[in-house]
Amino acid sequence: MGINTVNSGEQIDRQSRILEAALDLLSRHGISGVSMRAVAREAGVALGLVNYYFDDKMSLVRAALHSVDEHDLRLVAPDPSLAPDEQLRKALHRVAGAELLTTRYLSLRLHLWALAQAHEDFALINAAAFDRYLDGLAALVSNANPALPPEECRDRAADIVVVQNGMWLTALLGIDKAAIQRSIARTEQIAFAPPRDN
Amino acid sequence: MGINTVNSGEQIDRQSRILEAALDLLSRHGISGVSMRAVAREAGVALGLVNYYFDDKMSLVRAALHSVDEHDLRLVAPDPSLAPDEQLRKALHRVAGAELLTTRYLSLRLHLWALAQAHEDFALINAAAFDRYLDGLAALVSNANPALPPEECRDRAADIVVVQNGMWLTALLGIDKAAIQRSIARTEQIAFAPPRDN
DNA sequence: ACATTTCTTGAACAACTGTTCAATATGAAG
DNA sequence: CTTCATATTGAACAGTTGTTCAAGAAATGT
Repeated sequence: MGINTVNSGEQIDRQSRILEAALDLLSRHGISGVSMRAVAREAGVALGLVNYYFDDKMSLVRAALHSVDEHDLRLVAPDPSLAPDEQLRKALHRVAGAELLTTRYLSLRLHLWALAQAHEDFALINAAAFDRYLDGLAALVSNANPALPPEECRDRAADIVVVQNGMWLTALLGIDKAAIQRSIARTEQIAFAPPRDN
Repeated sequence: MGINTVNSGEQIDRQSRILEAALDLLSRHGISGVSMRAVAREAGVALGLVNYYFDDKMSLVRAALHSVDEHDLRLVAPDPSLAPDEQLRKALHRVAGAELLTTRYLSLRLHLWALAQAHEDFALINAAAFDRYLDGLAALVSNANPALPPEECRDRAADIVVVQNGMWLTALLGIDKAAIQRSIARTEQIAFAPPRDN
């Protein structure tokens, strides 16, 4: 039942090698580039081993989806070492950081979204991850503006996510760095605007 | 060489039936659901006919991409019957209209973007269509604010497209109608803001 | 009537797909 | 060394894939 038996040395456990290979192929060639054989080849492993660690192709892709979702969630995780408004500002700027704006990550996200459109199971997982991301962002907004009522925090988080999704997508088509920067400023405006009057 | 010979009656020309079937399958099941046989079945046509009208599977998908791109361009086409600012406003509101916010169209767009990520040829076509859309939108912005310098029109168009892309994507995950409406208002703010001071 | 071009069909082919499984290797426990 | 669970291999199976092609149907021109 143990995951790995600490394969003393450079050879990392093959299971994560396989998952990594699947992520790579998915981001580069889309789902039709992810065949069990291609994954095995990319991971330097025999075909049978892929089906040993992942029952299905479905399970393999599901694992890929989970790994990206967890990565996303970390973007809005609270960071106790910073002041609340700095936490929020940092989270908003991070989406245009070097690690996030790689084609690999953006492309991966896109393909997973497309997959979610085609398969109900993936759609559910994706929607749940989306909600948790929204919650995390709303919490950051709330901490930074303690006076704001909770429902307005959630509205602002939703508005920010719309712009962020647009940035991710637009960055893939051809990075207009200036437009990205202006959009980040826009998310900051939304986050730190004075309470709305109604 | 003629495209169709006016097949007097209800039976529309099979070529567009095939293209329509491909679009349907693509939006519902993604690219892996678009097999030549599935397209033939969906179009009520023999397998060979698909390869008769479209040399390749590549050609078929390329045709699908073109048809969606043309549909997109029509969104920012000038409408001489309206005042310039009304043209712009209408174009901005149209992206949340009933015809655009159908899962069929959104899903189609998403799958085509994903395809563009995987195949260089599609990426080029997509990027060109994106640029033309940007030009169209910038022209509408310019007509509505004649005092604005051209480069600021293009910047605003780029900013608007970021938000629009975000709306399209977010609508697919679970339509938060209120967030969509607020985002439309945001694109209007961007479009009609006073000239920036610099 | 015939000849000719344009459509339309489905069988055939080779290549690839996901999955299963008996065989073997590996390494730890006794 | 033997025992045993775990890890790893590649061949084999039944389906599906894109593409080709000879055959025929339908329409057109003469």
